[in-house]
Amino acid sequence: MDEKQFLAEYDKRQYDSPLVTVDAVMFTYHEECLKVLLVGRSNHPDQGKWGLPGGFVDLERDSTLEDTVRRKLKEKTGIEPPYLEQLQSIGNAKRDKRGWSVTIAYTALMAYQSCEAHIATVTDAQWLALDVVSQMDLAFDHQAIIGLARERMRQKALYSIVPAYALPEAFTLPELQHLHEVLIGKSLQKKSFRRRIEQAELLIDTGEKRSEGGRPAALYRMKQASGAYTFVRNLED
Amino acid sequence: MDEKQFLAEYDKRQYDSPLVTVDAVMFTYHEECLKVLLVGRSNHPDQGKWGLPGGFVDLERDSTLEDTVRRKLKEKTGIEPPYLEQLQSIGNAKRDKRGWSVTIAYTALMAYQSCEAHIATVTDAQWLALDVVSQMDLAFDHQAIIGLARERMRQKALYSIVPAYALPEAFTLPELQHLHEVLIGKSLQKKSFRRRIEQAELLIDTGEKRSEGGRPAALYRMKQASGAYTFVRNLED
DNA sequence: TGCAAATAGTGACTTATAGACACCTTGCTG
DNA sequence: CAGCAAGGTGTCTATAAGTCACTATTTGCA
Repeated sequence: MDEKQFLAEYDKRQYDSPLVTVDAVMFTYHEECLKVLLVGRSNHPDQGKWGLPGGFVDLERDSTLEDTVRRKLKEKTGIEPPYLEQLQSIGNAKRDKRGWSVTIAYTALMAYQSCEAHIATVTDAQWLALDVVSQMDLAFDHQAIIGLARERMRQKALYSIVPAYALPEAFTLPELQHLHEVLIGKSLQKKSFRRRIEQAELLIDTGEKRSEGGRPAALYRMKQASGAYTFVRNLED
Repeated sequence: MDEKQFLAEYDKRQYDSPLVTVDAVMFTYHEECLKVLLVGRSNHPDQGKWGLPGGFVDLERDSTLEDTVRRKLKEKTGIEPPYLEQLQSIGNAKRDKRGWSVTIAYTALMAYQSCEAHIATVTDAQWLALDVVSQMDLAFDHQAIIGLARERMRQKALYSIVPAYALPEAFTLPELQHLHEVLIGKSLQKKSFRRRIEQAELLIDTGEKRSEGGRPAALYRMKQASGAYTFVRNLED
């Protein structure tokens, strides 16, 4: 055993470390409402309850926290979500019966359609409407984490077009606006909304249309640029 | 050993957990420049280098992550900072020689004056100007974490008056404006700045003045309200 | 076939907010 | 008491957001 290894072992043993998990609040938009991906817990703490997808870091397979989240989400949905953002970490002595525990929570978005087939094959995961979820008794503090994520998305809806990641690749502006309205909790002015979208220059008109009982709406998709923010007020989110 | 304890032990052993630390980027404003609190590392990984104040969660004494940060900061500065906010968690296999490690990083602000006396007694901690720090070789990924914190504060300076927590309890608007200018990296319009402050209604005129070679400036202090945000655009930060 | 209903998208006025900058105010100093 | 230096304000302009009526394009049905 060389010195490096020795130190690694030595240092590790000095401290009793909290448990470390990641959890993801994965939102989507389907049938005019926001849905969250929940999984049924099959193991001890809070067994039988529904909770957020997530779990322990696999020290061998994962090289970053994001790897862990992506891996866990892929297990449930079959794909990696197009939008993933760290939300907040919650760590205290009480949140897990097993003792001191830290979770690094993420918010993710994806289109309902992109995992519809896969999720049907997974018995322990499903999309649930947010207003149903808020009445449920979830595992750990997952209800509170969903609340945080929801509030974060509300902010995004006000100033960015990040929520578009919860829609299929091609979508219409009325669709996007409605999603924003659901997130914000009030109706928006059509004109203002469109102006914002236009100024952001983050969407491209695909040229195609989709009809819905009236004049057909133009289909847009996101530019594959790095940041998806409406207000580039002075850079960054 | 009852069942609960047994399960606790059982579950804990199933997983090899990453190391968990907290780190704080504590800013202050002194002599017209931003400073960060750094500590000299006396232990193995990166021994001898400067790094952020922080350390391991003490499972006995701390009941939340914030407790850990507050405790660590109090050790170095003698007081708990008036502003503390979670910044971001960083976790990967490479950042610490000892192996997989997660740090929950915080941003904190306090007045230079409130710990001047105490910090003089602590040999391993000191305030360093940010532009000096950016040239240094810091422990772990602390340089990057400071960069994140700095960017976050820049955002705060644009839309809030949170940076005021880096000033003494009573301060003048020109002082606050200059701090914001340093954070943002460009000069601000006096009138616009004051308008924003006024609209926010988060400061109170103490009635006192402070002279500085010209007309004396009014001294303000923060209202002890909950949120310290300028733009209550639609609630929340 | 053509008219009404329904949904998409625009024009143009109003209102709110931020930027610019000249000007006034208040203290200090010689 | 003049004039400098720094604080603080009045007001015009520019830009972005809100409002709402109007136009546009489809479907469905008399």
